[in-house]
Amino acid sequence: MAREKDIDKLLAIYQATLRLVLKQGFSGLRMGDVAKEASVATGTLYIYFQDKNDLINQLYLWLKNKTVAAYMDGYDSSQPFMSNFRKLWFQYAQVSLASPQESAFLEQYYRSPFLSEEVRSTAEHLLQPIYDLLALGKNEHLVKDFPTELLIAQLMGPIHELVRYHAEGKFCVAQNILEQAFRLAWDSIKN
Amino acid sequence: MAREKDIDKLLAIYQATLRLVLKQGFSGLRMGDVAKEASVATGTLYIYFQDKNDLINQLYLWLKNKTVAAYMDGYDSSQPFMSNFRKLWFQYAQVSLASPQESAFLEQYYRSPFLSEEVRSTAEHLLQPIYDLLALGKNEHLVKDFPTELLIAQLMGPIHELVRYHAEGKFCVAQNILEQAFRLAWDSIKN
Amino acid sequence: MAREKDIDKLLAIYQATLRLVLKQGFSGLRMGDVAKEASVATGTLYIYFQDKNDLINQLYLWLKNKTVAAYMDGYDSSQPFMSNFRKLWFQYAQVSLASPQESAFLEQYYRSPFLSEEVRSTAEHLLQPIYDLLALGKNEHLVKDFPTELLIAQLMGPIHELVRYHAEGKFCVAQNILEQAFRLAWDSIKN
Amino acid sequence: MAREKDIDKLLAIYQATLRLVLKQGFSGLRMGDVAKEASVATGTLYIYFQDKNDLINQLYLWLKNKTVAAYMDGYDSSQPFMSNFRKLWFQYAQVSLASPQESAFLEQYYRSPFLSEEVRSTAEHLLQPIYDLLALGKNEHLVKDFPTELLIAQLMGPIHELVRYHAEGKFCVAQNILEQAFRLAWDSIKN
DNA sequence: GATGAATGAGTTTTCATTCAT
DNA sequence: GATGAATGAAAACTCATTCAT
Repeated sequence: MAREKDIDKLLAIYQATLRLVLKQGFSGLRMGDVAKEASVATGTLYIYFQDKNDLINQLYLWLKNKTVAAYMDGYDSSQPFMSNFRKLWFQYAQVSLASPQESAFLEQYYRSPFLSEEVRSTAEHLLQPIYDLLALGKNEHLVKDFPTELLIAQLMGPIHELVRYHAEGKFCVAQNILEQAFRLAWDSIKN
Repeated sequence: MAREKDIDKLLAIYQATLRLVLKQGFSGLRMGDVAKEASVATGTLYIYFQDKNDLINQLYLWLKNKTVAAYMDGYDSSQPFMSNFRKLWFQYAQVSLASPQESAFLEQYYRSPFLSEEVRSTAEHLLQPIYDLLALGKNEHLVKDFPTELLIAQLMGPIHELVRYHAEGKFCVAQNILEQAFRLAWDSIKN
Repeated sequence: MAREKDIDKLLAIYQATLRLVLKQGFSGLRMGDVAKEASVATGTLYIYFQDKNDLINQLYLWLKNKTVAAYMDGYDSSQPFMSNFRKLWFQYAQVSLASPQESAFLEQYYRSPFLSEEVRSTAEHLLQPIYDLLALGKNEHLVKDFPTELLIAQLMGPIHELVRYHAEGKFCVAQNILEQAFRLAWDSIKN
Repeated sequence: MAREKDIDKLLAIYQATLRLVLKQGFSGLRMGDVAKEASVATGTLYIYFQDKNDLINQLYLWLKNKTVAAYMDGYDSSQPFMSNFRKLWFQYAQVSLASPQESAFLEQYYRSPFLSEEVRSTAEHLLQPIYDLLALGKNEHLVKDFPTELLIAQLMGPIHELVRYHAEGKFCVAQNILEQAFRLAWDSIKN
């Protein structure tokens, strides 16, 4: 459990952990390495976190909140559907592409056995505005009347896939590609 | 002549490993458990595989080949585009949904640092028929003239996403849902 | 226990073992490696030898006998002391220098915990003619009346030391050096 | 500041290792036994040493330095040749005989494949004063004008041989024997 | 006799966590 | 709070020996 101390140290630990997980995966993550990478002593990690599992869970939440805050930035649910849809789609895509590795971390981690149920459901709640927006679109007959989960899968799946390609260097997703991707997304779900 | 290296034993090891990875993830995988699950001695694993890493790499290839063989079953590239598109899309989706955990394994593993570059590129080659099909569709002006990678991301992304939801129990993908999903997919990329 | 079979195979095993011990030491000696080096199956080793220990013991005896036979070649205890002393000293030195690694093996092995007491005393008996010769020299007042063991140490020690230097490439022992060494040896013990 | 790396612990490990090697040889040396004998945890060994091999190398150096320091004790190269020769010869012999097993260890180990080239050459340098002394003796025509290596082999060989006999219980080297041995040594190399 | 895959006890080594300083 | 040496349970891996073929 984090006590009151040094916020910089905490951030250093998060960032060190993230870097190492991206490089070596979860199973390759060693507390000793985290400490070295964050320039603290091993013991220090146990001042800020209960154990390794807690560290990973807290890291997930920290990163998820950061990411969600980024793509929800400036979002106003009272605006019209189409405007909000565009805004949210682009912000989600751009934020994801801007730090593809962090996105990869969030995706990969979601399925890891490290994840506590509590953290998982906390993360799930953050998607609520997207559910709400699609419900509105269906109500206004702008969007196909298909199950919301199906529509969300249809919208997020391609973005996740593109982010992966981008991260792997398999396919560079520039702004014009993003415009095409949005066209595909909208053609897909529009009524 | 002594006993020959036993193909059944090899399969038993693959299946045991897969079962354990699906249950406990990579980081929980212990060679001792694999041996026990496969009913062989620990040492035997090291006759068939160099080390734990090699085991995981070979397992990936084995499963990938099995999966690809399953969804390519009966595929005939000389058939017309639309017929082949439907067939491939549905087979891919159905095979993935039929064993969602194995699909998740393949996806997750693709990004894991365990994977050797060699195995990765071998796996990549298996997607070639899909690339070819989309190229054909673009040539015949049935499909939007967008980069093939973008189209593939648009097609596979939602399937992967749905498989995840299905595996997590978040959203059950029944046959009628699959039909809707196909409609979304086709609306998305059609010209 | 060696059965009646293939003498060539037996020799191949001895030589393979010797090569490996010289390269990697006793503790690095693995039965699998011996088998590979001798181009036989692991199981075959256990047809010719009871176990690893037995292999090493038999190898020692084989090599010791070969070496002793070589430097005792043509020795005739009825000849006069001085002639026999020269002959034996030079043959011992030359045989040792001719295969310094085998000599190193014999020396090194003598102290190893692998050695059975039986093999050790068998080897010890082979030095008897040297003891006898020195006793004769003392009787004839040609040699200092010091304990025989002391004299033997004085005679063999420098040869062993030189063989080591020679084997290590630290000091090349040519024929003229050998003549000087003999002079030192004789000046040392003569009355 | 946490506990500092503990010099006493290091010594305890060296001594424990030495005790075990002397008892059971290299091949019988197990890290678990070393830990137990030194009253530390297994893991602790790996704080002080990279691995088993490193432990043995460091042990060699530690013991070699200790031994050399012992027989060089009080040595003053500015004293006359004969006085220094006697002093060094007796100190070398007495130190070697005082702990014949450790001497045997050093000799045996020098030829073992465990030894890194670096450690070997470090050890070699420690003999320099002996080389210098013999060079002086030759210059003053007190010693035969033979190659220094040959003279050294002639001097050290018998001591090593005697130490072995002594250690094996084959021949007890008391003070009067040592006097005789010195006489042999000097008769051997004197001009 | 010959083979080499299979065995599993026995090693080495790792690494999360603790705790003396 | 911070440190990092120490711990020791747990894991990966080895290798002498067996035995089915």
